[in-house]
Amino acid sequence: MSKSFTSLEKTIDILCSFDMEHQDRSAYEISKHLNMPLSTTYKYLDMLLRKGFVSKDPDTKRFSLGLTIFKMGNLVAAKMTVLNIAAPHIYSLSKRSGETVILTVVHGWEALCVEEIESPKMVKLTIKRGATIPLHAGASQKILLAYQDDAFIDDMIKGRGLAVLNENTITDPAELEKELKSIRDQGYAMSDSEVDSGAGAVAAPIFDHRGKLVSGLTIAGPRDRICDNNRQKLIDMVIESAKRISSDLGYMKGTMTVW
Amino acid sequence: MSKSFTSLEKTIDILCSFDMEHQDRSAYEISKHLNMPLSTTYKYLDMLLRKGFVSKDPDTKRFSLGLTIFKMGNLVAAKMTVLNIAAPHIYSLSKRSGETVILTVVHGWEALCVEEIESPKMVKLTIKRGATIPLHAGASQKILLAYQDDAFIDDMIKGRGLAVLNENTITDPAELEKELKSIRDQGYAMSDSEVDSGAGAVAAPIFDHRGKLVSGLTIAGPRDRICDNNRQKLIDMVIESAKRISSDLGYMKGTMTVW
DNA sequence: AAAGATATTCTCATAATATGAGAAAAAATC
DNA sequence: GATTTTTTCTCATATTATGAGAATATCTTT
Repeated sequence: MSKSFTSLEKTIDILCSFDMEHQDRSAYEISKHLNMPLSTTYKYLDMLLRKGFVSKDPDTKRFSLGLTIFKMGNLVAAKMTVLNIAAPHIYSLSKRSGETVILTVVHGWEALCVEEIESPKMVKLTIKRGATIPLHAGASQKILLAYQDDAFIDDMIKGRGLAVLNENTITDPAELEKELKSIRDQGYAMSDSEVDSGAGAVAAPIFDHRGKLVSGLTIAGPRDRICDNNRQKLIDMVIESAKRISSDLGYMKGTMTVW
Repeated sequence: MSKSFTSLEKTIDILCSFDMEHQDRSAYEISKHLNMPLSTTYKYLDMLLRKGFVSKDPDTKRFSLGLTIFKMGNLVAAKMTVLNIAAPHIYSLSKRSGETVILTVVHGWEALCVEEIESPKMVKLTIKRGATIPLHAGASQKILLAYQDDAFIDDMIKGRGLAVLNENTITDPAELEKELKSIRDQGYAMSDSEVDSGAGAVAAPIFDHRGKLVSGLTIAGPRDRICDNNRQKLIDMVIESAKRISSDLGYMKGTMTVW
């Protein structure tokens, strides 16, 4: 088995070496991080720079992701059906619940936040568009995992394990399996301090016209406001909104259709 | 001069072949568009697919840009200083003016919209984050061009020309030069149906701590509401907001500083 | 079901190009 | 002016990308 597409892979490695924690890096830093010869690293960076895939701060000489990627990212957003269709529903859910509302999709073995509307309250949960979280913890993540193939779930557990993210993170595969089954049975997911201490959330699934899960809709906030006797009301709300979005996406099951 | 980085260039070509008009493409289409052998095209697409740089619709078998790019795009947005600093000012300007407010930056030979807040009115100008427009037409574009090096402007005119985008587009280099000088003298730009018929706009420049132009701030809308006797008020507003943002970015000139 | 169209994968010999060490220049910093 | 850091350049060689075409799979239509 010979290597293939090494240069493409290197390019991708360079681009992927930028993340929330490393928003900019020097050429030297990248070269060390990927242990790639410095001269080679420069060649790649040059090319990427010319194409706008990375940019370079003239003061610090450090590189970061470029405007071409910003532009393309917006193109992805523009094309993302669920995002556009969900937008008005999310907005209304945010108003009615008064809490932060989050829309997530599966990306690799993680949940990716594709949209969020922050609660207007002073104490609230905040998450950024583009943030990613492992799929095994938190309502907005578990709701996505619950509707994946068994093979997917097995691979994920084998490949990445069930890391402890917080006090209540589920780390036992059997327990997770049970939890996911219960989510499917109920049609919604809940969490309490699984990712962040003091955070609570309720989430419901969004399906497309083929009945395939495309997204998770979540109401999240401080656990006191989510996990108290108010919870059932929030659950009803998030389920209803998710159903409407599914219906707008062409999902039929359980929808009153009038011809 | 031998070819270098052909594979990287091909990758970039593939990614760049997606735009607003071609949000998805089939492998065959891409192969024809770039005249690249089909088998080669598939190899690239495979790799890009595996890395999440493109995604593939299981129904139509067509490719589009993927979630990895979405995620990276959001990272660029998170890091973009001017965007974060300008956010509250833009919001307030939108409220006070009642019109659509746009933030643009230079990207290659184009203006790139990095943020926009739509007017709440029914008749309004709309532009999407990530949209690009040539630099020689429209207030939000000319304001950026006015503060570029002469060499940049010359290269652009030579390399790309001054295409007619609408009835009032400036297409004569000498006239453009005069217009840009007048923009610099006045400290703001105006436009009336240069890009879209019936659209008007006023724009002001935003400078960073080194005095370098980083962004253009624009109020845009139907020409009747922008280009009437109300215009001076809008100009004052947009200039004031732009100055505040510049000041927040560390720009000193012309700023009342109280120690 | 069969035929036709379309989409996708595979193989392999060869040409083409990516590679990286190290020297050296350029720029920033002390 | 000295020192550190950043950046560019060269070049011989091994490595890998290449693409035609055949084969297979998948979907569509009759």
